[in-house]
Amino acid sequence: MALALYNTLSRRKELFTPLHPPYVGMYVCGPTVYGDPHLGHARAAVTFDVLYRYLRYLGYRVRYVRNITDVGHLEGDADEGEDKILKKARLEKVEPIEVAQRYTALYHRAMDALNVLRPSIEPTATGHIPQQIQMIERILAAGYAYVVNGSVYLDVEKYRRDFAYGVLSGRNIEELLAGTRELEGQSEKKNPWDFALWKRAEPTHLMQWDSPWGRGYPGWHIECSAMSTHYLGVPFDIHGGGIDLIFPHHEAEIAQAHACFGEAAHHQARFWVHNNLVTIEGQKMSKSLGNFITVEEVFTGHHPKLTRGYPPMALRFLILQAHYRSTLDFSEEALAAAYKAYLRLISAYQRLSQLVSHPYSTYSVQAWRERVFSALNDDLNTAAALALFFEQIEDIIRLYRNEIHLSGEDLETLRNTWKEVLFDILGLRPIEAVQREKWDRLVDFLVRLRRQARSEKNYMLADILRNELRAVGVKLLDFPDETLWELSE
RNA sequence: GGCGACGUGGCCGAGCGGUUAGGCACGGGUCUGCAAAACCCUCUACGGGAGUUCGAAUCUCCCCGUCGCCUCCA
Repeated sequence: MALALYNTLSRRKELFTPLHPPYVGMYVCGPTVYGDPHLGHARAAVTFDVLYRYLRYLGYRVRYVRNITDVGHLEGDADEGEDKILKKARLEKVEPIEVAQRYTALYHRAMDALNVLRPSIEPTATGHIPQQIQMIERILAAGYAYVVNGSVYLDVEKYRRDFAYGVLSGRNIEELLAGTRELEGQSEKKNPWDFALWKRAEPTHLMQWDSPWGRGYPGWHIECSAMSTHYLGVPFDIHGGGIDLIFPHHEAEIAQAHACFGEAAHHQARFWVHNNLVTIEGQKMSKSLGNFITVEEVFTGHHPKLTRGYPPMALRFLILQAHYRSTLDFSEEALAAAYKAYLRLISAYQRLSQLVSHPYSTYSVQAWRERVFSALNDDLNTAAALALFFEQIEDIIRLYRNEIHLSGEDLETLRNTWKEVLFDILGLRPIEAVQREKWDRLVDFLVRLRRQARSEKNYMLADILRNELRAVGVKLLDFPDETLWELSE
């Protein structure tokens, strides 16, 4: 059993092996912190969280770097447009760093709720200006960039003579040229496909730093190249991000790494892994279409497309139910279905603890466990892995009824697999673990009281108890000889 | 226009030449004081056409449709 990952660079699945076992270096493009974290952020974060967790489970020592972009990305065409963080700062009349800090905090809160582990290192672009400048200097020294009026651009034409450009996205310059909407006379670039490594800042620009080329700020792609290689070396093992970043962002990163480190950069990272997007009714989420949904809105239900709020695990489960390279079409119907499925899964897990072992097993748990891991190994097919758990639920019920049996050892394997895969690897969370014991005893008592009332045909009391229990989220399961209960939400 | 992906039963969603994926919903049943839940059963699909093959949702070709990237974006 070995993990195979789809590598965008080669366009096929490849067996994953780290460059320097047991260490693994993984870099994932994090959010630009100028707005509320949305479903897209959640999907990317959960996707790479699962990869991170699984690599660790497999015994690797993972250094996971995920950046916070707090400067630099422009909106609008080519050279023009406005830094999104600056724009937000102006709108809200606060310092740019206040914008970045606030949305970073919101991002953390949302991802924590989704049980997404924090990366090992979470560097910010503004905190790594020297590293970026140093990289630009090396690129200039190597002759792959030029300076114009205090700005530095990567010379793609020059770069192409020594390296292939467009290997990741499968594009060539001619095609790019055909698709470029050139701004006549406005560009100081030699060629439209050149991109900025450093931009000269106007005096009014709120965020600017000293550099060998004057006051300015870093280009749109350099931060990721600088920070990833700074912390992980060149090349490193895995670079991840959303599929929409393949071009131009990741293509530019590869070019920067080659231009800086030469052929030794080997495309900067050996595995390029990309998660697909979240769509709303078949359309990409965007503010202009008015179908933009934030993570918080899912939790609270405060959105026109939602009739109620859903707990974080419902969203996490929904994301896990699709393969990360497929688009995920979001709707309340799908979310509600995922939530129900998740609750059923957790109930089955809780039932596992009630099973008793037998001298021998009547079926193979090991075979099932291997199928679960081969699903995970097959390019992180979490959807297929989860399906196997639902198939196992039927067996758990039969075990509970003593229709089939498991030896102590196999039962242990079964329990461990559930715990390891569902909670450690997929990062799901069982409902409420805190204060559970006292709560259980209290509920047990009330349930027994209701049973007593029912046996005395005191249905009024029985119904009061049932309604009150339901009001606090306790679901009763009446069986002829006993009453079980579980938390509904 | 270029590059790429996709079209699976009411909805979401695996699938990678030959088993029922799975979930949710619906319907039927068991259970129950009535319920709910749970459990059991049912629903067996693959955009259209042609081809390859003993056999195709899975491969090839054509057509139709959808989406993404080519500008910041997870």
